[in-house]
Order: sequence, then structure tokens, then C-alpha cells
Amino acid sequence: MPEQPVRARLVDVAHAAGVSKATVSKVLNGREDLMVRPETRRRVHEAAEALGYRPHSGARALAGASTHALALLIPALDNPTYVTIARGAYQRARELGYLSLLAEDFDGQEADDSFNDLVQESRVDGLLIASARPGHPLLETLSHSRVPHVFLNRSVEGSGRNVTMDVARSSVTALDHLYGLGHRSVGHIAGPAGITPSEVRKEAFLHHAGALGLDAAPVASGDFTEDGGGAAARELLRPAAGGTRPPVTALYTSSLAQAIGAMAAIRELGLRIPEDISVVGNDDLPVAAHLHPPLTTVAMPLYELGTAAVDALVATIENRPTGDVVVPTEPRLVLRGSTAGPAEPGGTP
Amino acid sequence: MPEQPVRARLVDVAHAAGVSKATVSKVLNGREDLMVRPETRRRVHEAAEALGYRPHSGARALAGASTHALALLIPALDNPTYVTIARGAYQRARELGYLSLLAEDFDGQEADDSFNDLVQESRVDGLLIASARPGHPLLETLSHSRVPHVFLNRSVEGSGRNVTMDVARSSVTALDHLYGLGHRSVGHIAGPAGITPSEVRKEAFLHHAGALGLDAAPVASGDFTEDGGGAAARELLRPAAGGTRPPVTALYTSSLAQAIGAMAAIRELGLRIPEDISVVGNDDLPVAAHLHPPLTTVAMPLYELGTAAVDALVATIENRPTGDVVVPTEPRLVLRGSTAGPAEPGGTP
DNA sequence: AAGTTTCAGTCAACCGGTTTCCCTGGACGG
DNA sequence: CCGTCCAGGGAAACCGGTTGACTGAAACTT
Repeated sequence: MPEQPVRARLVDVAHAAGVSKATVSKVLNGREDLMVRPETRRRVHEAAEALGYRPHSGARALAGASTHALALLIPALDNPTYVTIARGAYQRARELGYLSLLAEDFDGQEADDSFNDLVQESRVDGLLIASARPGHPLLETLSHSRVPHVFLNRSVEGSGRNVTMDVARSSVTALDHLYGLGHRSVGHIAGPAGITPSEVRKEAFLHHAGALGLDAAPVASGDFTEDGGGAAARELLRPAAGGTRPPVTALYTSSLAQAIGAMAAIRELGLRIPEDISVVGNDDLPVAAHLHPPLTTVAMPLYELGTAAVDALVATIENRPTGDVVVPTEPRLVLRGSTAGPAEPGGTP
Repeated sequence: MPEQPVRARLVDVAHAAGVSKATVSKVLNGREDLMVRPETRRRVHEAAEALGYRPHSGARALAGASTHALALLIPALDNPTYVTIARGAYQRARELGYLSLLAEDFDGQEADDSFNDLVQESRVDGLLIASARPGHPLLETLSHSRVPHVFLNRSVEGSGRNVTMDVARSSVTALDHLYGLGHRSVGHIAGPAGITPSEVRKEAFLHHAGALGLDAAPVASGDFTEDGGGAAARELLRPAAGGTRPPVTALYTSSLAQAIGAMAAIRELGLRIPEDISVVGNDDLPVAAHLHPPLTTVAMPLYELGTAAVDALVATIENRPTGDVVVPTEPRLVLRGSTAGPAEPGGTP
């Protein structure tokens, strides 16, 4: 026979357990101030279980002013980086009794839509914002509201709500690897200006390049896309006036997509990977292993970023703000075929 | 000065407009059976606008049994195919006054979680299911419930709720292209058994290969991933007993990731693309243009699939079921560098 | 002119929870 | 033996919308 076709309500559970609505509500929400006999509690739980009771989220939101849901705003869904973050967030939210919803925020406009649909209509209790950037319309909106929120990955200076990774460390890791292979001229493909992790990565790159005493450490910026990476790579590989060899022997990119675009550009220039140019990308994702050649990457703790952001947001919602948080897991180098020692300066075929 | 810090409620709008709650509700919901003077309607709209009124979704859901939200269940977020579908769905939903939420359903377990969190707790009015497959737990769950839903991309036979693309046509398009280049032996890398579009694509491939009179049209199955494509490619390219040349001169894959994996495998076998083996992938996404060589693909109308699915679901919710729907837009060949005429049979270097 | 429609809106019940305050009965102290 | 106290639980007032029954006035009928 089919299951009960109608939803069980709180009152149904109450009736089945022989208690009142109030008691069921207290028991199921595990309130601390509860004065309920273990025996009664058991009956309530059994009745709820038997009836397959699930509270009506709307009713809860209405009565309790809490939806038990969060929303994660990410800048681009087709960037698999954010997918990993989203999975971490979803999982951790679930463990804490929240539902994590996903919203794409290409470039600000969608953020306001999402804000309206999700926050203003009380569908969520708080926001995880991965799409922040200077001048983002949402920042202004948020300053007028009391909605709990944290910024992840892309931080907002002085907000005290940033959850980030040790991005600077990723530059050090990548550079140490290339230096160890013998590279003394390394180019960096940075992300767009104004985006925090991109800036930090660039600064750390330049700083560490100085510390290592590299011969050259040029930087070019581009979108986090394949095209952005390709254009930046062409810029960095252009031989100096009068020269014929590219000024660098290795490239370190800010995103995986940039690395893919850079690799394509390198080949179009008639150069080989890794014989002529080594490439290191950021963020290790499955596709990196299947490129030609397989891409050496710096794996960032993306999943943990998602979980940490949820922890911080839930803490904020419960009035225990955490301040800025940095995920403790360190970036890890994943060695593959796109890096090798540089060619001998004079040894061109 | 900061905006009004407290939400405006329906009653606030009513008061501001000098009418009753009921009137405001009717006006704002644009009900057809409304008897409201244009003048009154204008006042209500102005008041709502001035107060920045947004209805409380929970209250609406409670009172009207309608949440104005849908959920899209997709099998893997890191498959950009589904991202395009999701964008189409989100946009169309918005146009129809719905909010489209995204949920990932790796392999069934998550589907039940989502079902509980979203449907059982009345957060959504209906489900767009892109993750169906035979034996999927959700199918059983759905049969016990009255939740409006449609299946997209992956269909469920006999459900009368399928929204699909002309997948068979994509095989024809790919095969015609390869045939036109001179290929007479083409291999097909299919998706896992039981997944509808995969099956249909395979059948269409075999059928059209027969119609064209190809010399050989072997098929191998694999996951929709890079690894799945790589393994299947190795299988299809294994020379016949005693032979040294691969039995096919071209490969046609079911997904973009498979094509990437296949390309890697082809190279590992010491073969060139497209000189030795041509490759055609399914679904055109930005990364295809940046592979080495750029990948020729069959572009499927993914965005339209998303919009059509929402149309069908909303129709179902409003008691106007549509029956199975096929998106009219035809697959389109995107010509790039991974396809060329086959090498001369005897012309090996 | 009185009765009937139609029009334009209002009233109030209800949706399914949460929460505050109040009630009750038994244990306990004096 | 009676008053107090408190653990255990219940009654009822919300939360913010939606909806159908109902009403008062204006416009038609005849």
C-alpha cells in the first residue's frame, strides 16, 4: 500500500504521542530549557518517526523567524573551483541542521535578485558570499541590512567576516617548486585587479620571487578564464626587443582555466610544455590530470573553505561572530607532467 | 540615512494604500477574478513599491500552499553541461515568477535528502529532475507522492513527463560530418548503460552508421568522465589481432569530458589528432575551444532544455500537463581542429 | 420607485508551526 | 495535615500571508 499521501503535521504527531503541540515542538527542537520526561520524549520521537513527520519550513520560518537555510553566492558555476567549495558548504550545513542553497552571481545584478528572492522573502537565514569584489552592489545592500553573512575566498577588507585560504602560501609553494627545478625567470598570470585572492597571490609571488633572487618575475593580469590565461601568456612570452627567446621559462597561473588557456597559447607560439615552458596552475581538479601534458597544480583546500565558511556563518547567525578566519590546511603541490627543468640557455635545437 | 530596517508586511502596504490586506493580496498576485478599480490598483502598487514590500515566502507557502520555487536536481555540478541547463532553468523560472533552486544528486542518496529538505518541508512546488536513471531511489519516492515533476535530459520511459533534446540527431550530425571527411570506420564512446540520452545516441549512431554503409562502427561504454572516455578510447583503438593500425579513424563521444579523456589516451598510444584519429565531442562548452587541438563538437540546445523543462513543470503545477516534450532546436556542429580526413590506408610514415 | 445585479472591497478564518505564560498534581517541609 | 514548590505539560496568542463568504453602494430593470 502507498505511504500516507498527506503530510503529517505537528498536531498529528502530538495526537499520536498523546501530548500537546507545544511539547512536540520543544522535544523535536531539542531545546535545553525543556522539562520533559525521557519517557515522553521517546514517545514523541517515535510518533514523529512513525508518521514520517517533517516540519513545514514556511510555518517554522513564520513562527520562529528562522528558516534553517543558507545561501551560497558564487560568481560562476562553470568554474569547478566553486563546485568543490559548494559541496563542502552543503555537507557542513547539513551537519548543523541547515540547508545550503546555491545561487549564481555572474556580475552583481544576479546578486540583488538573489538577495531579494532569498533574503528579503525570508527563505534563508544568512549568506555565504564568494562573489564579492570592490563596488559590488551587494555590499551596499548588505550594509543597510542586518542579514548575517560571511565572505569566502574573495574577502572584503575590514569586514571581520572573511573566510579565506592561505593564498600567499600557494605562490610560495609553486615558486619553490619551479626554483627547485632550476627556473630563474618565472611569469605569473594573475586574476583581475581588485579580487582579493588574486591580489594576495600576486603580492606573495613578487615577494617570494624577490626573496629567492629570481632574474625575472613579470606579472600579467587576465580573467580567470581560458581566454584570459591565453592572452596573459602571450604577453609574458613575448621576446624582448631584439631577442628570440621568451623572457621566462615557466608560468604560474591563478586559476586552472587560465592554465589551460596558457598551455594553448604556448603551443601556438611553437613552444613545448614542459621542455620550453613549464606551467603550474592553481586549484587541483580532475581535468588537470587529463590535459596534455597533465598539469602540475597547487591544490587549495576548497572543500574545507566551504565547511569553514558555514561554521563561521552559523556562528554569526547564533550571535557568536568569529571574526576573520583562515582555513588551516596548507596548499599542496600536485606534481604532474607540465613542469620540468628549464632548457639550457644556449641549447636550442 | 539607512533604509527601513524592518520588513514591510502586507498589512503595512494595505494601510499605506488605504485598503485591506485582502485587496493588496489580490492586486499583487494579479488575480484574474479581481474586481479592483485601476485607481486602487495603482495605489497598491505604489505603496508596495514605496515600502519595498516583499512577501514572506513562508507565509505565502503556509497560506496558499504554494512556494513559488522549483528545484533542479542535477547529477554532477562539475559537469558544465548541467550548468548551462541550470542557467536556462533559472532564467525562465524567474520570468514565470518562480525561483529555481539547485541541488546536486551524485548518486541517489542526495536525491532523497533533497526530496526531504525541499519537497517534504514544502520549500518548493515541484522538481526538475536531470539525474534520473533506472532504479533511482527517487523514482520510487515520487510514485508515492503527488509532487509535480518533470524529467529532463535523462528521461523515464512512459512517465509522460520527459523533456529532452533531439539526441538521435546529434549522432547523425556527427557521423555525417565524419563521413563527409572520408571516414568509413568510426568508433562511438557511449555513456553508461541505462541512461536514456546515452542509449538513444548509441542507437542512432549504429542505425545511421548502417544507413551510411560504414565499414566499421564499434561502440564502447564508459562513464561521462575523462577516465571513462580514456578507457573506452583505448578499447576502441586496440588493433585487431595481427594488425598494427587502430580499427577506426575517428571517435565520436557522448560527453565533452569523455572527449578530453579520449584525446589524452590517443596521444598516449602515440597517435596524432586529427592526422591519425579525428575526434568529435558532444556539448559545446568554452573549454572545447582551448583544448589541443581545439575540439570539434556537436552543440546541444542545453539552455533551451532548461527553459523548456521549466515551462513543462510550471504547466504541470498549474494542472496543464504537457506530456513529453522535445526541444525543437537542432544540434549544431561546431567545427574545430580535432577532425580532418583520414590518413591514406597505406600512407603511414 | 422598488427590486435585482454588478461592482469593489472587506472580514475573518485558516495554514502549521513556536513561544510565553499558566495550570496541575504530587512530593516535600513544617 | 496542610501549604509550598516545582517538574511536566497544556492553552492560546501570534507569525504574515490567502481565500471565499459577505456587504454596501451604484447601476440596471421593469
